[in-house]
Amino acid sequence: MTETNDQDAALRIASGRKPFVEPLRLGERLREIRLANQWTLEDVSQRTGLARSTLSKIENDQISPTFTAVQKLISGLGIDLPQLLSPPRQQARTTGRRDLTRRGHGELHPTPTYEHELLSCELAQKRMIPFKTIVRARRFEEFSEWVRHDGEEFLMVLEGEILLYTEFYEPLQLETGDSIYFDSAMGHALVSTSDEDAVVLSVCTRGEAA
Amino acid sequence: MTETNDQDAALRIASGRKPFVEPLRLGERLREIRLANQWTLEDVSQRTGLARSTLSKIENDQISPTFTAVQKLISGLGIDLPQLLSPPRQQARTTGRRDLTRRGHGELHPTPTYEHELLSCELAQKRMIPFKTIVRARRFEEFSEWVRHDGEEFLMVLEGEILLYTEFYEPLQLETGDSIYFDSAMGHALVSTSDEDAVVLSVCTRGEAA
DNA sequence: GGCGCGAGTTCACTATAGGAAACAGGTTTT
DNA sequence: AAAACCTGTTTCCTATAGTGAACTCGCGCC
Repeated sequence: MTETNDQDAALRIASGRKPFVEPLRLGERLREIRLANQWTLEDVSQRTGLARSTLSKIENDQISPTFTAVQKLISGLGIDLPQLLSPPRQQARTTGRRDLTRRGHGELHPTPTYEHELLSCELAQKRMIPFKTIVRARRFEEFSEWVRHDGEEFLMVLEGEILLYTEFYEPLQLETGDSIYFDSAMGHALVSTSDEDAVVLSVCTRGEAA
Repeated sequence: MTETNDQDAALRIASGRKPFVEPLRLGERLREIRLANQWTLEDVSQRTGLARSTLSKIENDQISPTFTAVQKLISGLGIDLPQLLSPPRQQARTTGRRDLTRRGHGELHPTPTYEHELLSCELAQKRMIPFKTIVRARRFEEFSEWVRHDGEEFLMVLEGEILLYTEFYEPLQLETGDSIYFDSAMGHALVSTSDEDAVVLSVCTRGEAA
């Protein structure tokens, strides 16, 4: 079948590249996805436009699909490429961590303008940072400068009303239950506009591999 | 064929899965990389083991490379697949996007057990998926199988009370205001235990580049 | 100018991927 | 229990990806 010829290997090694042509059990993975969704080959055929036979061969590693075929797969199955390729390692993680925070039992971090309550701070390695904030600030002038940090932020108003100032937009009035998603590298700041100090829930993404 | 479990479906929809048949200028991208490194076709041929002619045709979109060919490319050039596919390089950062969702104006995705309301679904490329859920389920048996998906999930109870079933732990009672963070690859399922259906806010991480 | 040389492209051929249909178990129908 | 059906595999055949050789163009050189 697909035999990597010796010369290729030699060249690759000589050029100081990793000698591995990672096995990349694509067929295996495809079958996994298919069965997980309880699809038959025919179902997948309908979705992707590839012949039943072709799919069978791909699953059994009898052929190496064309890139266009791979595209049909990912668009037809509604998955993305990393998802199609990554499963083996994802499986290795089998993590089952969890971190409970009872109401009012987060870690408090008061500042002049905000009163933060960090949630789920037991967990060390996580990709999101959730926290509840009581917005003490009442006027934009109370902020010495824009709040900004890498990544993205999601925010929902739990109680009261706020005014969201952002660097590139007009101030936005948010009522209880409203939510917003924004790039947090853009300067931002919150002030309460309700009688009581507003409470908001925020979730920020964590630093990434650029 | 059974539809995928609820949250997966929600995630897929949220991930901007349009019928778009991404043109995916792979050839263009390859040439870009090659020239950036000042490699000739011959150089790349040596590194990858693919014929000069083949590389030429790939760069000019005259053929659609086999998946094995793509593997030779990525291993030979020492790049990874996402890198090869994400030509418009996310380098265009410092963005200032935002996406407001007024209370009750999210995108509804009802299922037998959950009633999802996707928030901030205007934004296409984002790293978190926030949604509000009314938990209709009352008994664990209403779920045909565990809900699970890659990544991590943060969840806060906004109204009512729920019981959180997870694959590796005892069921956990959560009251209004309680929150939890967990690996969502671990099977999980929610049921309401209050008189009224409970409402929870969830934020999931998105698939990442391996 | 002719000549050599190294870049990319094109040609002609072989290897292989993709598709239609036939085949081989199973399961359900009658 | 045969018939009708599904599902996945296998068999051809055609379309196309991959290859080495031939070709083309540009550039420097004496």
